[in-house]
Amino acid sequence: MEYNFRDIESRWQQRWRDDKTYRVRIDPDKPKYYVLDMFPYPSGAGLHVGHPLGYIASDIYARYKRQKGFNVLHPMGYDAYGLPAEQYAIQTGQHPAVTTDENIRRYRQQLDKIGFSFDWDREIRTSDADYYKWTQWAFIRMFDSYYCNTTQQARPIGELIECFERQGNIGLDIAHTEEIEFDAEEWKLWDERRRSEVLMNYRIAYLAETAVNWCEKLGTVLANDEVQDGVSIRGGYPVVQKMMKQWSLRVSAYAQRLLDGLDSLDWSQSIKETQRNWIGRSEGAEMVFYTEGEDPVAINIFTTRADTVYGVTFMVLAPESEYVSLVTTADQKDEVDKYLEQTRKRTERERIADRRVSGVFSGSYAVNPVSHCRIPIYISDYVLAGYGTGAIMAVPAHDSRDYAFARHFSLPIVPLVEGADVSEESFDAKEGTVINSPAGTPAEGQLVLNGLSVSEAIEAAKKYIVASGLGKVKVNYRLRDAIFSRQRYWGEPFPIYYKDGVPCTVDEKDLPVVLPEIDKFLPTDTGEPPLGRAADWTYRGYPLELSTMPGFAGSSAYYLRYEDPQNSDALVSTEANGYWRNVDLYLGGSEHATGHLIYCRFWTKFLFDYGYIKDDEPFAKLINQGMIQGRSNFVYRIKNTNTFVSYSKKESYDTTEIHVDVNLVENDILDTDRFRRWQPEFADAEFIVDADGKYRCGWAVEKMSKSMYNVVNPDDIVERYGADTLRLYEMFLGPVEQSKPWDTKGIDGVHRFLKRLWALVYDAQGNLLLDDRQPTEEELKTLHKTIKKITYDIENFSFNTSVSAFMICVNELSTAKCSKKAIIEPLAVILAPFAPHIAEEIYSLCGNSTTVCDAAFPECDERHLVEATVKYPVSFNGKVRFTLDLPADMSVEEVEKSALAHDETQKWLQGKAVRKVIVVPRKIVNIVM
RNA sequence: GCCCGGGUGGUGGAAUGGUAGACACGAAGGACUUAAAAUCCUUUGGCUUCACGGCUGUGCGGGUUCAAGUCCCGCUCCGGGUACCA
Repeated sequence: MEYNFRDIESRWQQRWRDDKTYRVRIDPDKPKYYVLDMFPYPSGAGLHVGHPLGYIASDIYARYKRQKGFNVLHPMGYDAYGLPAEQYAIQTGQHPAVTTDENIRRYRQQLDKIGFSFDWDREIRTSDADYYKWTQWAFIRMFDSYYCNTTQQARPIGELIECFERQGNIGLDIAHTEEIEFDAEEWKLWDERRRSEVLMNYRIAYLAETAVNWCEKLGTVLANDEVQDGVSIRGGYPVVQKMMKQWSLRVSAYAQRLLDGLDSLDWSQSIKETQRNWIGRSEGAEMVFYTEGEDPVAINIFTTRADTVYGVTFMVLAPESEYVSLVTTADQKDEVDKYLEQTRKRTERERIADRRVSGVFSGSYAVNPVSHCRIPIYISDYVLAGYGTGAIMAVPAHDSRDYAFARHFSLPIVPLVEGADVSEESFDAKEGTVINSPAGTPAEGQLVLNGLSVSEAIEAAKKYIVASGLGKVKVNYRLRDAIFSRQRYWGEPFPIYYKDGVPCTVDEKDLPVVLPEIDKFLPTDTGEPPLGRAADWTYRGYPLELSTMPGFAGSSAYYLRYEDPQNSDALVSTEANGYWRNVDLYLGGSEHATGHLIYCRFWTKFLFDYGYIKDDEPFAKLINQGMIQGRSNFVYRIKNTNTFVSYSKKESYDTTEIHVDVNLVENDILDTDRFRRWQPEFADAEFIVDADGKYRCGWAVEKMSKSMYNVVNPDDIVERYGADTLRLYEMFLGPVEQSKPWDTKGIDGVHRFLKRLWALVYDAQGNLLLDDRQPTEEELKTLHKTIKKITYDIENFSFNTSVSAFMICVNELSTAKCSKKAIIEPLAVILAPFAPHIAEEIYSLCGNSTTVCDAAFPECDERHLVEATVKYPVSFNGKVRFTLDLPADMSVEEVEKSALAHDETQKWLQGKAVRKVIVVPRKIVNIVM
């Protein structure tokens, strides 16, 4: 009987739905296991064949764990808020909720066809009010918190207020935005507005002035990639760098914990490294330089190279630095203003793209506090306001950026490392022996560094700076606070209202603050965000916040909500979280390394600090599935004609390479009739073909995208080959973590495998072949070596090699014509995670009435794998010359004796003496001559 | 620039330091068939030989080892991430 995958798959999918096979409940008698996929943003294009790759891998693991006796939580949902639906709404007036709903329906249809073991009763959508209520709730908790650096945790803001009433902020070590100092008396004198402002300096969710790309004409903030050459890409309106009040999350407070936490995570080395770089911890010193003159300005700088203080030949301030106005002299003011105006117009992106040296002299000089040299102060945009103190001491000999600047402005360059040649470029490496620090003795209070290694010198210099009161040792992080406001409609509203301009939180009992309906999805005429159009956007008579939250808001705690999705009293109950805990296995793309995966860890640590959840890391193990690339096909049109020449002959003509839809091509051979029908311009195309009459296309691996005509849709594959074939083939392509091109042509191999398996169950006439006969030792060996391999492979996420192992197994059973239930049934059980439909069918044909999902995954019985003999390769000086069958339990000495006694040995020795014989038991013999 | 990955047949890819190319695709030849599809069998890294066989071969150059695709050093090319972070 033919392998009718359509019938088998639709029948079992129905059965799973009817029986709620994939529903999970808390079961204290079973160990839990939580497998999660990064939930998708439901785009209008639907799923292409690359999307399910990770879902299939995680599904295999989830099903395997279930068969191993775990209670497996394996949910799915949608990251439903997002820009594309809103852009579409602006263009068409179609409400984003409608678009999103449609897209979700399509996603679900596509997912359902692939046979995943998701518990859909737990589905969540970030745009559901029942869900985003808890996003808003978390925001309120963050607003009501500060971060205590001493205990390294979030604490209620109320404690801080009490503290301020007692002692002000003196002596407190709290994460903050600005350095300010006040005592209890001052605090008590301030009015509510001022106190609110001061508290904002400490809240974990806070409102602050932040630099953004502002487009006046469009009335909105733009992302860096929406701006080019100082104008908006859409419309070409001018964009300026502007300080704007934005909500932010104090992620930076958690920098050290986010860094330390990485050590305990089973994530790939590369993604941990990316996060470490992103967090960017650097240890250095902050030091004060004073300007010359009667009223000296104290300029605080940050450096990781305190050892180079004798090589400082100038200073540089960021254009946005508050020191700028303090040090600019009257005669330089015009120059400086011109420069500031120039840089203000440039976006950060442009500053990065355009590395031309630019800058301006402030007119002032400072004094190096260690060497007491007089050095000029410049202003340049190569120094960033947002990092360190926004001011640097420049050491051109040992910093390439300072070097370029010094060269441009002809400033002196003083090398401090022995042998460093700085005539062409700076010597940035932290190695070598220090020279050129002045003579003197430490006893005279002099910093002496000569003769030390650079790393010793850094330590010595830091010690000196602290001891002599010139500055302090400081750790800086590159990680910045996350800007949390968007002037957009399709996102979570903030649970914030403004009472006489003072931001206050909505009462928790009044959550959720539901996204209001508006007439147009555009900013208001007065330039306010779209929510400004809502009819009654107030709370207790006060105006509500008009921004909405960004994309990462809804994805930062979603994994917790799956544990208890219907709970209306809490994000997740203590009971549910106590059982399900954090995610054991998380699958998703590595592109989220510095976004979602940082924010989610931050959010988790925050909730953990308050004891809402039991783990301070969200994802214990992370696997990044590779990207599935497209494999594009090309045809070659002879220029100025409508004649196309086959790939092999294209060199003889002057041709243009044109993308052709891969669905018109099979094994690189073009279906010329369908090609003519594909687009009107090709209707009368002529072809110069190969000798066999076929038109062969060229090909290339590119990103899978519509414009390259290389998108392959999973529905089409399922329709043609079935879901089990799709699942197996996606795994068979290669290692999950690796990126690889999709080429449908290889799919026949795995489809044939399933047909061969099916042929063991039914013969061509439709007779059931399964029987109850005793299996032979050979058959048992085939089965058990497969069990062993599959178990090992699943646990190591090596699914491509599992598929090969299944093929080998079925090939062997086919040769043996084995249709014995004693073999086929356990084979169906271990195949179930990969190809659940056919596995269910075969398992049921073996006489079972329960689902194969609950069939225990069989253990390998090593007794069946014992070999009586071993085929020893015998090599001479490492080159294998012949093989020798010997008893497996033969001693090393006897193996050696047998090898030396063999006829062939004499031939290969060619009269040379045997110097040594290496015998690796059960592996190899190597004779050294 | 820096940080990660990675270079193995025509293609996707296998290989705890122990017979490189498993398993597939494709290709070539054959069987079955009126024919096609489907299925099955054989061959398939390169060079060489009538053949047995031999030589060579995992990006390049060195090294360690009885033995290297695998470990070490230096280079090179490709892919990804990140970037005036002082």
